[in-house]
Amino acid sequence: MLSNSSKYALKAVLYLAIHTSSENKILARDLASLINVPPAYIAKLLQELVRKNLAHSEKGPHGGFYLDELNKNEPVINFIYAIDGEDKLNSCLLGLSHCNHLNPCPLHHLANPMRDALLNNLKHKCINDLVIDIKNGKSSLPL
Amino acid sequence: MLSNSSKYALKAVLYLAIHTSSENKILARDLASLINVPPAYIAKLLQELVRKNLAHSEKGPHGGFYLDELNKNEPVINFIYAIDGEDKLNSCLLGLSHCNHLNPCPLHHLANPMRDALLNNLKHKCINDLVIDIKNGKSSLPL
DNA sequence: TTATAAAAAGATAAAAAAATCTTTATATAT
DNA sequence: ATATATAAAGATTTTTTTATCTTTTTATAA
Ligand code: FES
Ligand code: FES
Repeated sequence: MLSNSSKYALKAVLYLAIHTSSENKILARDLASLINVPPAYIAKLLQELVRKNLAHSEKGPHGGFYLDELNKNEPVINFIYAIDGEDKLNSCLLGLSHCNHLNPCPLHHLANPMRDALLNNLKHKCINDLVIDIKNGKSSLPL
Repeated sequence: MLSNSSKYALKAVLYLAIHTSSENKILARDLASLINVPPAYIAKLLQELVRKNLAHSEKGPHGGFYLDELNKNEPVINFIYAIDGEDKLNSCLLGLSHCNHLNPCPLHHLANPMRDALLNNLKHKCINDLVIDIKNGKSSLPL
């Protein structure tokens, strides 16, 4: 469903949303050990997010990664799309070139309503919405 | 969501369900070209299904692969589990070791209802149910 | 029997995804 | 200016998934 890369990226982003701001950055290697992801790997993923304006970074002493308020209000799906591409979640389960109700594969009716509902949630929930749940104890960030 | 292997296997199984029986088998290589999957690859996948009693085969002249009535009434999910394993569809989206409502990750509430609904469909629909849709023109098997 | 047709099993190769290592660029502080 | 800390970029390695090739087993038929 989600690649390893997306999982790592989301864990990192949630951590950043809770613990960082432009005045309070975190080093890739520190974040890595806190969320239990290989340091070089998370650095790469964050660089990709920064390139796509979904996170921020600063080089040099006292540099590091952080999210600004805009980033925290990005829909969750944008982070997934940034890392996995749009096709991963939208393509036909059986490999039909175009997934739509005009030419549905045998699994379409079975699966598409749920996928649509899921995509809808991912489009309408932003990182901050997830953070609120975490802060309320309704969910917890994987180590 | 589904691996390439599962996609191929499901395409093959649906084809077998429509066109084969113990009296009317098909060669791996013929099936392969009909559903557009590499011949050696589909052979491997079918062998796995046969080993797990989800399909049948016979060696030698006039041999080949086919589904019996029991196979055709097998829930769709069993074919996916046979090829991808159970974890692929059941594990936590963010990599928590156990996905459940007692210790939910930040995506759990967002995604789990849809996953449960999907799994439920896959558990309650059998191959024959999908075949009925195909025969009624409600869906079509990817080439 | 012998030849042949087919799946089964096992070994190998190619491609993609995951992970790491090395070098470069940039900002800060001394 | 210089040294240092850090992200960025790029190259490389490892692992997993996808795909193919080769050999063995089994069934059929002449
Ligand atoms: S056409 Fe296959 S999932 Fe939509
Ligand atoms: S705990 Fe993460 S999806 Fe259920």
